Amino acid sequence: MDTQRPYSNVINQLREAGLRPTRQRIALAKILFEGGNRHVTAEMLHAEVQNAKMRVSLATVYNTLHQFTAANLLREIVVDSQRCYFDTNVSDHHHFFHEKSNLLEDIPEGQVEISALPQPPAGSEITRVDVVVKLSD
Amino acid sequence: MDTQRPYSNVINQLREAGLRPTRQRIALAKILFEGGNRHVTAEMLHAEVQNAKMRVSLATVYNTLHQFTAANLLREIVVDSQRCYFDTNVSDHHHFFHEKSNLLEDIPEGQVEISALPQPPAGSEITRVDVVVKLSD
DNA sequence: GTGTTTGCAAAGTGTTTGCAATTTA
DNA sequence: TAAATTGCAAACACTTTGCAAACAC
Repeated sequence: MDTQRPYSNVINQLREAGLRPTRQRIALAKILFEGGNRHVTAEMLHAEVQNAKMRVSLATVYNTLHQFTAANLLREIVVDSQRCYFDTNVSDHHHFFHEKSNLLEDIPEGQVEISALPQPPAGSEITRVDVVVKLSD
Repeated sequence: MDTQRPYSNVINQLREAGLRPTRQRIALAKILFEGGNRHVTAEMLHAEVQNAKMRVSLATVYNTLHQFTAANLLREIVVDSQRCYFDTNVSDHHHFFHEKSNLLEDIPEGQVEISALPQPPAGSEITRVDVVVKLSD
């Protein structure tokens, strides 16, 4: 099924990103990158490591999420002005947001098409275009 | 120039929305609705009333912003996972977000066109589509 | 060994809440 | 006067920070 990563070596992935493969980073990276596309908050990820019987402090989860984001292993998504979501899919794509359950979901590639974009105001440059399709459930 | 509201009567606006025109609500509504399209956070609005030498507590600013939103006088916009923005333009439109200055700006009507939208996942319904064009300045 | 990373607990944001005092109608 | 609204201060949720101990190389 998943032929992209016959045996995903999280340690090399971290090394290539210039991050020391510490016990904590390895644990988090495994959860994040060995299970397909994921959308997590710090609290969610922290709960997951705990469940896996590994001890990583919440502060380290926060730090690690930001380091991974800086290293382009994760992308930060803003949908809720109360918590931060991180997406393991760093390619260009958009999102569904389930407003009741606070769950974020990728919109399959190519299903959103933008046929017109505005000129950015003078002196500005477009960094990214984010589309969030909010869902009533 | 602005012929839409020869003399904008904030008091009636509030009454029509089913909100008692209290001193505080009137002060906030004047700031919000008598100056064209505005994008504010609670803190920004609170600072503005203070500057106008009117006393409105921050808690009341928060309450009022939510009441106005519930009454469809404002719309809440999520662009920053740290603060809430409220837009006095409640019609369908999209936004520029200046990432350096944390400023939100309307994209003029019709300048964003979405030519394809995904099917919502089974059991869900699309509530709204938000497009945020992030700017590097 | 040396510099990096971690965990803790404390501090920091932005926001909400409980409740007595005040205001509106 | 009855019901709605306000302001305060305390509580909250989420996130960041300072620093000593632990770890990676």
